[in-house]
Amino acid sequence: MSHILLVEDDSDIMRINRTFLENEGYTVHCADSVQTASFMLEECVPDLVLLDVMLPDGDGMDFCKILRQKTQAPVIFLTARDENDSVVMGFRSGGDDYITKPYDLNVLKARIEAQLRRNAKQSPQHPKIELPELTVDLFAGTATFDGNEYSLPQRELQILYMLASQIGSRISYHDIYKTIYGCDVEDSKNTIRVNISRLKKHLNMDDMSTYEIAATSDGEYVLRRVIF
Amino acid sequence: MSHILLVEDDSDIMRINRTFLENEGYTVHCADSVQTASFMLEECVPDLVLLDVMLPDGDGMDFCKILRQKTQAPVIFLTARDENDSVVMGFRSGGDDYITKPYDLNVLKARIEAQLRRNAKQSPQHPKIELPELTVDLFAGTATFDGNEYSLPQRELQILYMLASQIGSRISYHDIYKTIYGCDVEDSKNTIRVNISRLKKHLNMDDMSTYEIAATSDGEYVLRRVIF
DNA sequence: GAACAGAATTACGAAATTGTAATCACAGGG
DNA sequence: CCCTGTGATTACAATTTCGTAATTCTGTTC
Repeated sequence: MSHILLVEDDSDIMRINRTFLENEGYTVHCADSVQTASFMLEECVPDLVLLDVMLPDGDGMDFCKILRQKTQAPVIFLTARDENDSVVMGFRSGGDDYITKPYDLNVLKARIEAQLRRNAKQSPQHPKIELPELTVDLFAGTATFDGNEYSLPQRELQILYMLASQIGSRISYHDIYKTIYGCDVEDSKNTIRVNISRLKKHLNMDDMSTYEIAATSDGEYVLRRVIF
Repeated sequence: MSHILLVEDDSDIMRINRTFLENEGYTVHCADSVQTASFMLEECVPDLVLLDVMLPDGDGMDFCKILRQKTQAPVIFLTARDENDSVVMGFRSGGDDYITKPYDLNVLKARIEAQLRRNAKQSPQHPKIELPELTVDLFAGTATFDGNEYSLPQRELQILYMLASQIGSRISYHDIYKTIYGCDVEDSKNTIRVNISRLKKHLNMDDMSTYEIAATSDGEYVLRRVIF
């Protein structure tokens, strides 16, 4: 499932790691120098990088900085040194974990899994407005209203989003138009009015709904919670 | 410009405040009891509420709780009492500020302005992804890419948003399809492929762009920063 | 009640969107 | 050099979107 980029110049260690990780079900890409690793980045897209600190043509930490320009994939440093400043520098250059040789393969496995899990967790949660009986999801282009979900066209969604994000306060035609279209124009009233009308219909808004869109006398709209 | 709801049973104080505030350019709605204030809420939509704590038919704090169900408009309590627990209770019931009588009208003005300013500040800032040379704005339905702004249709925007929010990691056809359509289906590949193709064209993506959308051999896509 | 004004809704048609299917491009293997 | 499979692009058509304009609705004034 996951792709691991292994950067290691000791061929024995590389072979052992590679075999072990492939048996665990990972796809392993190997590189024995900074240069080949950089090259491989163009080809494979790793989910995680195992990176030896000492490499024949440069420092693993430098490579780590290059890597960070391309991906957020977690980096685990592998090293013989166990000095503190090396650890600190590793983390500072963007590393996520640090394992000192010699290490137990099951420890390696556990740390890899931990990093991958962590990365999977901060998965996509779209921005949403959530009010009681009313939610607006800009990513999905949907709104739930009084228990039902509706897929709304862009203009209506934008208006609902504006109203919902400032529930209870008045928003003028001009503000709405300006926010949506970037500029203002003579006949903004009609356009907004029509779209709000469409919005109400789409949401099946009526006297029984928990919210209403009220118009004030001087060209402003308000989304209000109706309380019986 | 702004509408202020003034709830005060002392007719002298009400008149003085009303006149002063109207001279300052506010639209003032008055109520002398909890009941009329509740009723006025249905009619006017205040941007700010000035609320006497002691009212003939109830406690201003109770009204404050009702109010909060309808609007986030700031509430400033007006009171003769200056005991601490009254202040605490006022804030607890949702009040934003507290002025003890007698007060200077210019102090009142300053506090009103402060509250309105505060409310205006937390104004709508849409969720965006911002990377160097690439931004995605779900609200506006637009993306900027290498300096140009493009208005994208929903499907393409959704895909770009997913890719951009996980730049550098592989996302499968299935994941994209499932996230966008909610369910998975047999022929998800083609649909996603076509939309990604359209997306590239819309963004004028070519070899010279700072990002590329690369496809892996096993049905996955990656958004990558191209480094020369 | 007539007349009117402004708001709300509906009608309409041009343009955009988008899933499906057809076509093109291209690499690997015979 | 021809197949063949796969990915990328293009073609197409049904549907949706959406601004404008027409119409209806509603409340107010005379």
